[in-house]
Amino acid sequence: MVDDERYIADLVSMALKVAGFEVQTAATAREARTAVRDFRPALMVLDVGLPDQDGFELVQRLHTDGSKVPVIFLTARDATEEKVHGLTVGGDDYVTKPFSLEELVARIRVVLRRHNPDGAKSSSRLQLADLELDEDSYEVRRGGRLVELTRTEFRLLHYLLMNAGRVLTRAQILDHVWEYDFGGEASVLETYVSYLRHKIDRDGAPLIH
Amino acid sequence: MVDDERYIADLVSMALKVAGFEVQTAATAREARTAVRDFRPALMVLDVGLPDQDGFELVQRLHTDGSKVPVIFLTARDATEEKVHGLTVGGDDYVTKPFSLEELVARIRVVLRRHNPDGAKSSSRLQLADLELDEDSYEVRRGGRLVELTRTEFRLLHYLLMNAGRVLTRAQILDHVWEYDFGGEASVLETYVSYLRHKIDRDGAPLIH
DNA sequence: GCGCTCTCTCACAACCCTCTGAGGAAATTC
DNA sequence: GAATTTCCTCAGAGGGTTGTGAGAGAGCGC
Repeated sequence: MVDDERYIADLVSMALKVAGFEVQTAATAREARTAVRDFRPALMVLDVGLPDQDGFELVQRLHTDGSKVPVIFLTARDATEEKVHGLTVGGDDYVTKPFSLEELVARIRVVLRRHNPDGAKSSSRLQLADLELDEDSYEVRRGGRLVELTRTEFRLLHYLLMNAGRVLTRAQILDHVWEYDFGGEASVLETYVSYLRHKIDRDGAPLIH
Repeated sequence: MVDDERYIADLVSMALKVAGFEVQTAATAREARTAVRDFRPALMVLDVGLPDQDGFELVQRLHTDGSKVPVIFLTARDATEEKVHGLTVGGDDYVTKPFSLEELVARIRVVLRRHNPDGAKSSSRLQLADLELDEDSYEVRRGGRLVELTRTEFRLLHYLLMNAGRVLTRAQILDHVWEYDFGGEASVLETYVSYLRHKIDRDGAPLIH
């Protein structure tokens, strides 16, 4: 996890550790290069705006070094839109700041699946009782019936399903599902839980408690 | 995949891997020759402008070596237009830079089909509901009725069909369907989706979501 | 050289999504 | 049992995204 902003690096690092990954952080391109050499990561999350070197240059440098580590770039909104163009083909991907951790982790999983052919069989579906969620098609079904969800609703349900049977604090949910710099009213959460209940628990035993 | 431009080599290599091929890259004619000998590829994608040797010479050399690997040449626009012309006779093909990955992969499939008679049975048709797309004749039918598509429309529809049932980001589609150095407005995408909807989803249940 | 087709740009309208804030219900505390 | 806090739902404003059409320019065939 490479970012010169301490806050971001720690945030992502923690989230990834909780998600079961082993993480090493670096604040500069220089550090990143030695870390790639010594730590041999399966994937690198890389802020393009590093103090000492452009993120893209770093990747090129790593390539010429012979390293083939896949990368997920962190970019500012708007900016570098065209520079980023082409990345999704290279097996890499990018996420614009500010992102939600839920989204970042999801992207990481996709890229890792793509790079580990043997792990390709690992299902992209989550299931609980008669509720199914497909991470590829973004389709959600309750008892076979298709349920239309908005983006935020989907992220929220996904996070809840990943933590099925576990009690989560309001802060945990906000921190993972909403963008990390979300400054609005925390009551959005209740609103969206309400939306989900309407759509998911309308017919059938309530799954959201 | 032979190209001295690292970026191009990686780009194509990744796209092909995602498409299910096994890929080896080389940056020079010299490397290419040893790779052909050791790796025994079913097809070679070859940039004609290599640093150490002309691409055509390399192919001749390989032929005299006894190798019969089919080739897809990458050439710059305009340049060597007539030199390349005779190539398609030999069962080979060529693609001008900048190309779209969608197109390159399509050409590769055609050449491979032509060279693997037994694999000829491998269908060149994509189908979804009552929508059919033929990769050989470039014909598209909806409910049996022939639909006239332009080149870009066809590439877009082809990419969507290859990923049927999967949600794609705008960036993914742009990266695959448009030329890799496309720097224009990303809104072309919406325009072309609109065109496709007119032609494909006009009569019949909407397939493009 | 002319006309045609195709690709891309641009602008605008419509819509959907997100968030806010209020109000009522339920639960908890005193 | 009353007061207070917490929880839940709803309606609506605002902003952003999406979808469509018109038109300019490039390329191609005749």
